[in-house]
Amino acid sequence: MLLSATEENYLKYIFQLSEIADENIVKTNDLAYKLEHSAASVTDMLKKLSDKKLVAYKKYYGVSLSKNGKQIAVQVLRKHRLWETFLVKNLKFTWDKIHDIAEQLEHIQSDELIDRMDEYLGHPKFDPHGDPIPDKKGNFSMSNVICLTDAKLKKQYVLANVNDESTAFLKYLNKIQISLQDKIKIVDKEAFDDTMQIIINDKKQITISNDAAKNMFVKVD
Amino acid sequence: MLLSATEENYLKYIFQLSEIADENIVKTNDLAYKLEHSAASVTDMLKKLSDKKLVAYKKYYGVSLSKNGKQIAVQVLRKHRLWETFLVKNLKFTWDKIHDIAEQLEHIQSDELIDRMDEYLGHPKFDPHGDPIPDKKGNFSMSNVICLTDAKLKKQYVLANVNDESTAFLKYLNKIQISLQDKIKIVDKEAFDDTMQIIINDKKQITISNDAAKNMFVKVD
DNA sequence: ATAAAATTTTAAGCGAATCTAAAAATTATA
DNA sequence: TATAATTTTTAGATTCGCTTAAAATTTTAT
Repeated sequence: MLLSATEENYLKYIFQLSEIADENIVKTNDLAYKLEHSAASVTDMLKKLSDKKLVAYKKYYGVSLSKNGKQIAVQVLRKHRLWETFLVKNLKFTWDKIHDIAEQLEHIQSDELIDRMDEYLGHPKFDPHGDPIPDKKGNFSMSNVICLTDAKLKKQYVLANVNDESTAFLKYLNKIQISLQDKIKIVDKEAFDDTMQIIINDKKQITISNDAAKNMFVKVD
Repeated sequence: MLLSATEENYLKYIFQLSEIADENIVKTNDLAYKLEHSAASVTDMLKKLSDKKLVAYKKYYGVSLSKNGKQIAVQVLRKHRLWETFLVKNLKFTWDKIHDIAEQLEHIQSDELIDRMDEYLGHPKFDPHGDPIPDKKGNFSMSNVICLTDAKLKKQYVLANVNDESTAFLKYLNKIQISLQDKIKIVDKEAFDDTMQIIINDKKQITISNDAAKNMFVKVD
């Protein structure tokens, strides 16, 4: 079944939101916000995707991916993340500039292209933002990553993953000079607003707002 | 001005047809045939492109590119040919499989992407089919290439360029084992149907139909 | 020179993907 | 639990890129 870029995007975002929400049900309004479309458009499209058996959609309740829909969503993510890897590793883009380009490249239709690209890149397991790249069969390498907001004090972590959807945030990370794989230890957390003091690579200490921490994901070192 | 992939395609094909036709005017029907759309659709789109000052369109007469339109067409060709080069040189695609993929990739919107790709490939001057790749400013490296049908008997040529739009033809070239840069000498031409006997690399002699010769372009060795 | 043939345009319409405004259903609150 | 607030759906409209059929124009042939 050949899908439009629009349909692929819907599936991708349903997948991503259902990951976050933890329960599998995604609400119309959340999708509308993510896609920057009206809720009415979303309802329309969900009906179409439902007709194609790509999602299970129940009026006024929400939507979840079918087996087939999920498979497609994961393959779109695979393409997105492989392309991002290529852009950074081979074309020397900085990570704050690749998202929009990968959003376009992920919809190129050719299985052979993406397989060869995967081969060319040496079957990478994670993309430049630290997100796992699903393999051809759709399997992810998962690692025990938690949000920095949920990390414990005084414990040694490494930065494993960052939210890639805000260019402003990625620029901020560049500015304060934190990169993936850097060591992070929380030394203090302000009760009032959850601002935290963290030490990077056992050297510099900096202050991070809760809003920033929400976009950073770490695993134990 | 941001154009749709469809509009970009129209400009690209108008450019290519005007190259062939030699006079700059492209006819509605020729475009319709090339694009595999109805003549009516073409008329519609030509009006739109005319409104945007990308073409000069005169009813019942034909269409030609404006300065701006030509510039865009050439940049689309640049992208197409750089991507084809990448697909063959880096991803090891054979030349008969790249056209459809490059047709998609040529519409990715990012100047930085294509500049970096050009750099990454080492500023190639010709693509895998022998077509010149325009530089960032739109300049082609032209070479004195003529169609094999117009080549003289007994004179030494090399294959400089082939028509890349028919997969069947490219497969045929693979089968008879002719590649770009191979030496070609016409030893005989049948007056009745223009079938020719040619010698490849001073070794094998083969028979080529006029239809095949129409898709092959040579320059003097 | 005129009739026939071919080309091109116009007109009307369709499906996809969006929108806005308003109605309906659900959920939260007093 | 009744009502207010929120969310979601429905209804109707628009734009884009395409179609077919009919009308207009140009080209070709007799």
